[in-house]
Amino acid sequence: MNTLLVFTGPTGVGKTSLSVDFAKKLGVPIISADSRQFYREIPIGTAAPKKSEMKRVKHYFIGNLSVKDYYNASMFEEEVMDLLTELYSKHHVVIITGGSMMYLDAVCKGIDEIPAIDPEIRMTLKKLYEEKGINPILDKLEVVDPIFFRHVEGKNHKRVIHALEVCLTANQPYSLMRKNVIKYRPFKIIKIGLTREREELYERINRRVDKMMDTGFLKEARKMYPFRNFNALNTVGYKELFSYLAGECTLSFAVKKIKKNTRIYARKQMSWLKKDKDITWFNPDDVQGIWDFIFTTTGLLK
RNA sequence: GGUACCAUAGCUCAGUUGGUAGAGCAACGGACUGAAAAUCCGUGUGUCCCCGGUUCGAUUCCUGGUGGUACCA
Repeated sequence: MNTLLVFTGPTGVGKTSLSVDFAKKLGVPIISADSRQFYREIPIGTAAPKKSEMKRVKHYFIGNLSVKDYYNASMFEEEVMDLLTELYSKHHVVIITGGSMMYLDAVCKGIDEIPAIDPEIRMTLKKLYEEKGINPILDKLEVVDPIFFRHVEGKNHKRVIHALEVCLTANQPYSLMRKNVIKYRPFKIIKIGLTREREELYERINRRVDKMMDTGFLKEARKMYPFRNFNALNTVGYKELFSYLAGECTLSFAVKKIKKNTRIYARKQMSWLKKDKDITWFNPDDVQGIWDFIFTTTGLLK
């Protein structure tokens, strides 16, 4: 049976180089599940695979979008499923690697069918929120979808607004569309989680940020400054450098902040991933252990 | 060796006229279904250096240690 080999884990743990090694040895391509490495203008700050790595192994979903493009997890699910059908005609194994939890879940478990949001409704609600705050939106949500209203965190404006825009677009309650059913996938999924001791992970993160700064992160951010309001750039690293570029803080403060926020992001990823009981955890340095696990679970021969 | 000052959270420090303690930084936990590296919610983690004394009660006052810093020898 065809297999999808998932490599996931917190940022900076060493997913990229490990999955390139495994893909090379298995002779299979890599699908990236990193919601920021999609954007071609920002390879440095997102620690995208290097050109040499891309040459060794065929990668998909790296630099395939512009920061100005709109994209979401559902679109990713659809595109990856199509791509997998094609790839499985040539390979029995495909690797998917990344730390964007929702995108990974969209591929592995599927995501509910919800109509594309009417842009006009989105604009109207955005404007309403900016002018009057969250309360009028909550009031409306309570009327159209009392079930979700009870469930949503009232202060989380993104979720509140989204729920209402879905209701208004679909003309039915958002809660009815949230089926939460795990979709059938015509391939075997093996999830490998990569993790390290906290202290070591933090050291790697700090070092990686310094290295980004040495290799032109600031220049990349400066180029992106005019586009800073696009969602793709509402991202750890860019936010802090934009704040420096706007004259709101010093560069060394911004860099410190980037390190800290990256550490927080890594923790957030862990708190999501810990819940996933399908993941088997390894230290990325335990290459032999990972191979053994893959061989015994897939029946592949060395 | 002498004198002075200091010892409180992981770090830097505040504080309690005696009722077991707090700020910044750091750290930690959780939620999560079309913007997700987003967004939101939550947590002080402590032998107040140690042994005694005074006191109803000591982190606080006192004796003696220990460690540190400065100055004098």
